[in-house]
Amino acid sequence: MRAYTFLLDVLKTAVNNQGLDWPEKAGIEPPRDKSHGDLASNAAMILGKKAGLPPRELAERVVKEVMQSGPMIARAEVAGPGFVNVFFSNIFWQQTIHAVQNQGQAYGRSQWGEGTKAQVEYVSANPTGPLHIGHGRGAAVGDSLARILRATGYEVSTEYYLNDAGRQMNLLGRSIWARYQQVKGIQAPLPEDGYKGEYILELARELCAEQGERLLAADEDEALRICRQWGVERILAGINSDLDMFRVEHQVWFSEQKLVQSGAVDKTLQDLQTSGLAYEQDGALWFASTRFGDDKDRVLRKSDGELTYFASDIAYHADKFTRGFDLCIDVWGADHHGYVPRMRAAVQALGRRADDLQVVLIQLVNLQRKGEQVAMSTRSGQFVTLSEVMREVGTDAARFIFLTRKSDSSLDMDLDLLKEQSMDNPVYYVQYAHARICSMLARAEERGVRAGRPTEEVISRLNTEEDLELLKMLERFPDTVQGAARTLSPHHISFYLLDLAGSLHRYYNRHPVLNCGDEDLAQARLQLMISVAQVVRNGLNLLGVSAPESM
RNA sequence: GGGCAAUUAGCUCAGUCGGAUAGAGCGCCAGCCUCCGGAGCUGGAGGCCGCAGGUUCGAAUCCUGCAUUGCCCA
Repeated sequence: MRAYTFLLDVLKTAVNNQGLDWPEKAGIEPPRDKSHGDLASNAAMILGKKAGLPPRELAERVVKEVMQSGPMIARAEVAGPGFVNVFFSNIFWQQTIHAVQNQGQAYGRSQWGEGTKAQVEYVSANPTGPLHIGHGRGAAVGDSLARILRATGYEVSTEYYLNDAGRQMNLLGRSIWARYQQVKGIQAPLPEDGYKGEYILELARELCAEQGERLLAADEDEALRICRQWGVERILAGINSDLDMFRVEHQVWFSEQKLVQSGAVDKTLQDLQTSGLAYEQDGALWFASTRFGDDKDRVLRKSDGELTYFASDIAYHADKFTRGFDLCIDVWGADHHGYVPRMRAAVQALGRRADDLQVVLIQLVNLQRKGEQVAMSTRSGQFVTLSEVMREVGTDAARFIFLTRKSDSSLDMDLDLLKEQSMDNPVYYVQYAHARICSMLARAEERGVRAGRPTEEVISRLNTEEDLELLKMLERFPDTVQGAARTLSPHHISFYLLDLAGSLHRYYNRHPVLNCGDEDLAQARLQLMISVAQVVRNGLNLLGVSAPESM
């Protein structure tokens, strides 16, 4: 049983026996200072006034009850202004071995989000160019979030929203058409806002090789149509293969074009007008987003009749909710943050709570080489693609580094450091912990040492300070996963794993396992190692990072 | 001009329902291989948690103002 829930039961009972109710605001937390116990509660301080007792006096009474709760709790004491500090017994922590090994891959999972249908929409890059490094960060975060939410009981669907209807597509077609003509020796200027990247030229060359002179003979509209369609297909194929290499899979690809063609956008606009949330003014159609806390009302259809992105985005989210999702999580680039209030307004206009949409913002990745900034800009064509980075540093290193920061703070990523496989590269530190244990297990096998069942007698040998440190850390894993789910923060898992790996390396240097000179003790420590390896695997799996047995 | 976010050790960053003496990695200094993987470990120095007020038993955390930086919008 987990420490938190166990203690909560004990404390609730103790408080009730004083004729008081457990206060909702009361906390049970691990104190920063280990000498203050494994868990501490401030309940007595909160209840003091109501009970008409000094907090310390009340705490004394609670402590007396806690002390009599059985063998799992070693002792409890009053401290400071009225904290109740609780120390669990070694027996309690040793049970963690059973929990980890009985549950195996499922250790850390919970039913916390059970009954909630969630959708994670991420990457959703326009098919106008290859994925760059920023998309990679969004991909890592979105994919990891989906894994974490599944692990906490949510029913999760992942989705890529394909902006294949807008003027960007036409621009792509025109850019390729211009390059195509240039390849054929015809003076054709690039469109003013056109895509200038090298990849456009390459696409044009390939198209030439495939089509020869044929496009020059066709009329221009037809040529543009072919360029556009062909370009989108080729770029999408590239995006798909990049995501594949990055170990990211979207269950659903949702086409904006099909959404528009189905009439869903028009219907959404009509619905908004019917309910009085959209109105005509100055020849345009406006959404009254100010009614839901946005700064100003927003245009849905311009006076020239063209629909805005916002209009199809509302229809898209209406479609999401129609499909039965209780919670929609959108992973966006942070440069779209100004878009959040109006989207949340739209969600409310659709009759949902604003919180049914959660937007996770992904800040910039600053690529560096040898400490120097690498310039990135899609328009100028100077940018580093995701596939280049993956080839350089590997998928594991890239994913892990993306998940070692809060997603909404910018990230400096030095490719040269990541390649060095040095200690600056934290993924190796964690993977090494796993490989180290696997190597130890292989050695044990060679020596004919078999890891048996972890009986009570065996695990009762785990009593050193470092044993308990590892056991406590293993016990914390399910809470860590749940916390990551609650705050939509995969980086909590990364930091946990770095902590756990640190404790393992420390343990390894201090306590021989196979060479400890005591068969029973060796068996106990082997069980601990097996459990640590299991949790490292489970944690890395939530990040989509591999756990190699040797490196 | 308005809005959103950020500001924590020399550097890069954790710290999300307010808790006790604020943490990690890198870098720097000093150590640890007869031994299961040294891609490791141990110890040390290093802080006005941007500044100033406020809320309370208690603030890096919540509120207000200011400063600086980044982004978005007109």
